[in-house]
Amino acid sequence: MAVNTSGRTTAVDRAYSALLAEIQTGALPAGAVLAEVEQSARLGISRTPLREALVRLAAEGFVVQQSPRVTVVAGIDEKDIRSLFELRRGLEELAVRAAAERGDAAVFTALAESFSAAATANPGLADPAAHAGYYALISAYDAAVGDAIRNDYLASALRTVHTHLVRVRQLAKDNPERLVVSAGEHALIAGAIAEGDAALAAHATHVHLHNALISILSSIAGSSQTSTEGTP
Amino acid sequence: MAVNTSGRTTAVDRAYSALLAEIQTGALPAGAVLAEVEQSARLGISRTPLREALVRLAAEGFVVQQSPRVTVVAGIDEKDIRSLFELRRGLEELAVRAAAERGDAAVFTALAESFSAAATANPGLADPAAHAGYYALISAYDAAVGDAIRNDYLASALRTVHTHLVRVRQLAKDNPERLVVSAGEHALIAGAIAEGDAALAAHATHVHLHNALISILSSIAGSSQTSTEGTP
DNA sequence: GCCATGCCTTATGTATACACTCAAGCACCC
DNA sequence: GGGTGCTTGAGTGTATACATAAGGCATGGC
Repeated sequence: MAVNTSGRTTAVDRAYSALLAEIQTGALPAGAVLAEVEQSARLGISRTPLREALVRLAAEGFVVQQSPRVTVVAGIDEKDIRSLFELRRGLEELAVRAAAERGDAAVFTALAESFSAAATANPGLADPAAHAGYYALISAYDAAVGDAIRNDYLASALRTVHTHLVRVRQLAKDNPERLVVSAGEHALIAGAIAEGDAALAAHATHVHLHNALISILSSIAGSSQTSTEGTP
Repeated sequence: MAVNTSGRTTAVDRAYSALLAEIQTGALPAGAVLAEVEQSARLGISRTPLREALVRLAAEGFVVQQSPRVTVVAGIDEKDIRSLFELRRGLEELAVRAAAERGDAAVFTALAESFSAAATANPGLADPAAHAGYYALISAYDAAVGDAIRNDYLASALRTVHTHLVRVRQLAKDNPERLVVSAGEHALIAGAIAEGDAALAAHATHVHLHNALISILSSIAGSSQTSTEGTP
């Protein structure tokens, strides 16, 4: 029984990653039935590793038992998104406070500069080709916070939230204007962390998440499943 | 693949529950090696359900991979306890705020009265026989908060924290004076929720958790593994 | 037409056998 | 004595066969 810590990729890991990616992208939509025989054949493995992957996905909330015989992809409606953002806000405010107290100022100074550059570049985030780079920058920010907080329990809880969040982003429509504004918001947060201002970092995070939620919900209300990129 | 939702108890569930209980009580201490062949024989099941139970325990942070071949019970030292309490504080303050806004005042009024009675009874919590009833009251409070918040993601995160907390309590020494004080603290929190005072509920929770952490840490520093009951 | 009961099929739960890999021990060389 | 390489046994990863139970369908009765 090995959660993968070496370079070797097991069938369990491959199945888990494949199913998670399909759930996040919407290829496996909310309510989709995951039957063992069908899924193991589709993924080219036996039922045993498939079952182990499903146990892990269930523990993380991505799949649920509809009945003793039916496992389905967990739902993600507006209420779920609001609930996820409520938890996200609690955890991220806690995390940026901790990062402001314990983090390496130089790392967050550099991140703040990168976010400022992303917010002011021309054409910058108006060009869809720049979005992948921007999401990589957000991932780098999340990783830096995760390192700075020095709290494995909190880091794990954040990872779960962020993994669910990928799915939410897929539901929302691309919105370049929002991306530009969010880059500015991120620059402010990273700057506050760099200066050790925990209160400013937490409040700026609150503002950022509120704006992100509004943007996502209006995008979803405006269209019933146009999924390209999300709006963080 | 079924997380148990019917009355039937599977071998996976039995193994998961048995191992979790042993980890929580310290019967399986931090660092204990969990070898599949040995554990499946000990629990009287085959390796397949044992592996599934271990996947779930790993996802929840109770066991970790020490190497590709060695699964061990996760550690829980002072740093871990501080980290757990930091996350606990973030989540529980979020939860009591939500409960104050969304909960049924009558439920929390009754809980506040029960906590007050526990704090003032004579001999009450000075008598060890009363402790099980008190912990049942705390479980009832936790369940009421979990129902009141109407946020599955947050409820799930709280459940994980509380499951880890059982283990911490086992490490700490019984402290009847602390129990009496904590009953008063709980009465104040439940009362604030009942009155819809989210800020008071959150701050009282912060005070309560700070006192609980101090009590636990001093208990652990005073003795290196006297495990009877904890001190919430 | 609706409801209850029984039977059969299929999906899940589990045991077991086989394949693969890790790590410990031993032998040899410098 | 220390380092390196090889071998072997044991532990994990997976496939498959068997056991069990859930659910759907058909039939009969009211």
